[in-house]
Amino acid sequence: MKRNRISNNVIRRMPMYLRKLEDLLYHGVDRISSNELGSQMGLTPSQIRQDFSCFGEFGQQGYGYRVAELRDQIARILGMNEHYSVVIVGVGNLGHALMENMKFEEIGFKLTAAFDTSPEKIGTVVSGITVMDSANISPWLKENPADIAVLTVPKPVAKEMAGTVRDAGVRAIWNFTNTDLDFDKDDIQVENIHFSDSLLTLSYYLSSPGSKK
Amino acid sequence: MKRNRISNNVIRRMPMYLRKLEDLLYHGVDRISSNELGSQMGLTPSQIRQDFSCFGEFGQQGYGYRVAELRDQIARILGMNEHYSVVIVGVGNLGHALMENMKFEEIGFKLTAAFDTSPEKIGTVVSGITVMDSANISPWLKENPADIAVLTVPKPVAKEMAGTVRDAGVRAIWNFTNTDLDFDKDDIQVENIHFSDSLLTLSYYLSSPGSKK
DNA sequence: TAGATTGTTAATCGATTAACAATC
DNA sequence: TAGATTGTTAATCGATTAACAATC
Repeated sequence: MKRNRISNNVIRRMPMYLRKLEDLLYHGVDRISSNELGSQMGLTPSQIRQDFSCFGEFGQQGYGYRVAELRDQIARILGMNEHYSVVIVGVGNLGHALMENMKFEEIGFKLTAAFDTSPEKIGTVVSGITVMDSANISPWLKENPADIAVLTVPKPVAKEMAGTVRDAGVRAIWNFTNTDLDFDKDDIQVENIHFSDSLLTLSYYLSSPGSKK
Repeated sequence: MKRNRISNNVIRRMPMYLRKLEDLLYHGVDRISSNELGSQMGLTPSQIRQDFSCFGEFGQQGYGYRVAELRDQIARILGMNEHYSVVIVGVGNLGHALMENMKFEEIGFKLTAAFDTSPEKIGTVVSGITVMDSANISPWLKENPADIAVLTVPKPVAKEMAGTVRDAGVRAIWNFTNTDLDFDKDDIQVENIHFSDSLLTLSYYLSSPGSKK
């Protein structure tokens, strides 16, 4: 096992492997070779073996990988056994949709609270969680430490809210605000979902014929 | 100007530049050097100049880049002047949220229709669009060709729906279904928003101290 | 055992960074 | 003009692919 720094590219492939392995498991496949996995995922077998070998030795020479075991290893690597607690900050359309659709439990997270500023939202129950007043977010987080804040507030208040949750001890922000939060990485981890970046990338490939990904 | 194939890495930085330039414009900045832009975005000036030079010569030696002009060039490169038409397929929580929050017009797209299978949704008006029955999607698309389909249907019907819109001539799918649609790139462009991949990536960095991005 | 397939080292390829001549 | 900063070529660095000995 190499104990070098693992590149972001490798990390971002891990959830893809996980998804694929769960799919295989669902279809009753219990062993697979890097060759077969590669051809199903559009990756080279070399890359797959390199990727896994960053974290350990999960296969068996002459046999391949046991799907269930590999799945469990990857789940562990991704921190799914930590059961991180998640709070939603901003229960607008998107925050609401995430609360109802995103099966946090299924991928190993605990949704513990939701906050909004709007009087119409405060006190309502969404997906079993009673929405609290954003004004109380700091004291609440001090009492109930959370690992991850899902930031689904309007853009103008994004940076301010991000600062608030960081100061209250939140360790990571899942950022949907279409703004770059430039925090120090030592301070807090930020993962962005920039919808418009994604749509514009699609638009580029659409407008540049012959430039398929 | 180099006319090589432009790498995906470069393409994905373009929307980031766009966002930054609009921010600068908003703050009244009208010229900027690659040096300053780099330090504000956390990129090297070299990379920025390399990136832009893939598409043309947008700067001025000894002066830098005119923000407004550069913004317009990037917008054009990304296809924002094409005014691609977008249809929503699946008006659940997420589709609904996208219809209401995503300012398609602002980034150069036209939202033209929305489809759902649920009788409670069909006929309702969301963001000025009357939701139609998914059963009629093929004939409708034949009459009203669309460039992009936003796929926000439940996972079990994702592949089927994707096939339907492709067969009806849609050229690109913005895929929110948490499933990989494995179409030939010549056939149709697919851009994925995999929420759980993103959250699990965040989770990885959280659980591996010292592994900041 | 023989065949298959891993884990890992070496080779290649591509992307980022550095350097600098061109020029505004 | 002198200083600044681009666009581009060359150098470096990192990621992917290929090859192969180890071994199940």
